[in-house]
Amino acid sequence: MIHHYKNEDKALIAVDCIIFGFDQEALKLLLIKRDFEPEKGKWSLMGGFLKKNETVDQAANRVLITLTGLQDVYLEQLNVFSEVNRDPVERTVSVAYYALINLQEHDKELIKKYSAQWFEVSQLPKLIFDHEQMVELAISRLRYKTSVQPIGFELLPEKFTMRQLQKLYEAILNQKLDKRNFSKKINSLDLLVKLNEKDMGSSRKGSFLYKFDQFKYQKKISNGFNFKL
Amino acid sequence: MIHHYKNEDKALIAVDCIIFGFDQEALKLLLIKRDFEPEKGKWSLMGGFLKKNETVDQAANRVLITLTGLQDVYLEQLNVFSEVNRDPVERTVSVAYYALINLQEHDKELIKKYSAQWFEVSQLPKLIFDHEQMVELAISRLRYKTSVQPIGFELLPEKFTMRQLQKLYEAILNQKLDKRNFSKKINSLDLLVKLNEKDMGSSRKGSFLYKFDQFKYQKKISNGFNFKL
DNA sequence: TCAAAAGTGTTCACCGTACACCCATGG
DNA sequence: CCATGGGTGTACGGTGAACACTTTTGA
Repeated sequence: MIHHYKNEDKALIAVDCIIFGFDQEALKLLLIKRDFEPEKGKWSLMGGFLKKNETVDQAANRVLITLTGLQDVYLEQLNVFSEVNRDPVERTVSVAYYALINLQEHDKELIKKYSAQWFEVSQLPKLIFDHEQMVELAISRLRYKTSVQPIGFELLPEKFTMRQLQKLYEAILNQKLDKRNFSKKINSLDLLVKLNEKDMGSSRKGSFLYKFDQFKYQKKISNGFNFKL
Repeated sequence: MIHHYKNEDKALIAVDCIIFGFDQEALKLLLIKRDFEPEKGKWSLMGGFLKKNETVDQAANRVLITLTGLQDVYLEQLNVFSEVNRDPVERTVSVAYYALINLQEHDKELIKKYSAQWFEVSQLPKLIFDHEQMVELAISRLRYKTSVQPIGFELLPEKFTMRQLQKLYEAILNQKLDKRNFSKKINSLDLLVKLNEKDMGSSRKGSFLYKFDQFKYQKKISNGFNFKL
């Protein structure tokens, strides 16, 4: 039995997280002000190095918890970025992840600690290294994924109005949708529960709140149902 | 200026290639008989370690050329596999790629050299490590990708009949298609050139050969065209 | 009573799907 | 002349897209 592969090059492995949130109007990203060299003081994705005893999924989760305090967040691997000099200090291969969180729920103290800040995706600052590429890829993947899987709800509070949901999809797809067609479509999927409760914050009349029915969704997919927006 | 990140763990980085081919009837994978420990003699995907001065894309290409002799092959990154003990020898994080090649064109000598062999995807042998997971993922990604991008042609010779194309899609999607609807659909995309030339190999009447028009396709996508099968 | 958002239905064009017969040729 | 695969058209139902008016209620 051999104990190592000889003469092969090793490298540092990092994970970087594109963290999405939604604030009623716009799709946002959580960025940190980098507090170490190189590029100290510049805006960056939250990241970290892979440790000996964890998978990259676990590393991404750890990084996410560190910045937001949130457990069990929707997290999906995007792609590997491995340009030889992408990090000027040392050869580092990075695995990019994107996460969807409820913007209301994260830990404000941690955000301060890391000098993090939310930016609208349409108004991002300049980012270090290849992080802009990662963001671009994350947005296009998010667009695709929300259209074939009901993951948009991860960005909303548990109870939400039809209008909030529509605004969310409009922000993700970056286009206006017709509200009649939208609610018809959503209702036909039969995945929401309409509550006997109204949100009075946005109009005189008030608008009904809905909940996503995770259980119903699971039952449907196990019967061969295909989500398609 | 600092010159390295201290105290971070390094790991070996590998690439593994799922190599697809098509032989008129079935979708196939090219596997090698592993010639070193551990798991020597078992069936495996072709892989290799990332070198200091190359990206993972380049590494995957290098691996592919080594086994097939083919340059400029369709190659797409799938996912990172990073279970801590996936390779019993040493911590190795692997980036899986899938490739589409023309089964007729690869270098038969190299295949022999690496004791490689083509297997129908429906009749694969047991594979080492997590390679079966990689294959499964590759197949589902191939299914998705062929339905939104005309990459199926990468698996066919330059000139092919409508029937070959249909058989290819049937093999990828694992379902029968109606030939009238299929050719109607393909023709409506307006991406093929019908040649004044017939393939006489499969019938008395002979069937017309087609070519994929890469140039037309590029022009169409730059005009906002969306391939959808 | 007015302003502001909520809620709701119909029509039409297009696309996917199902389905069956004639054609050309070599043996 | 016949067996084999090649090639083609039509009818129908369902889905996506366009489009406008009424309702509620707080100020």
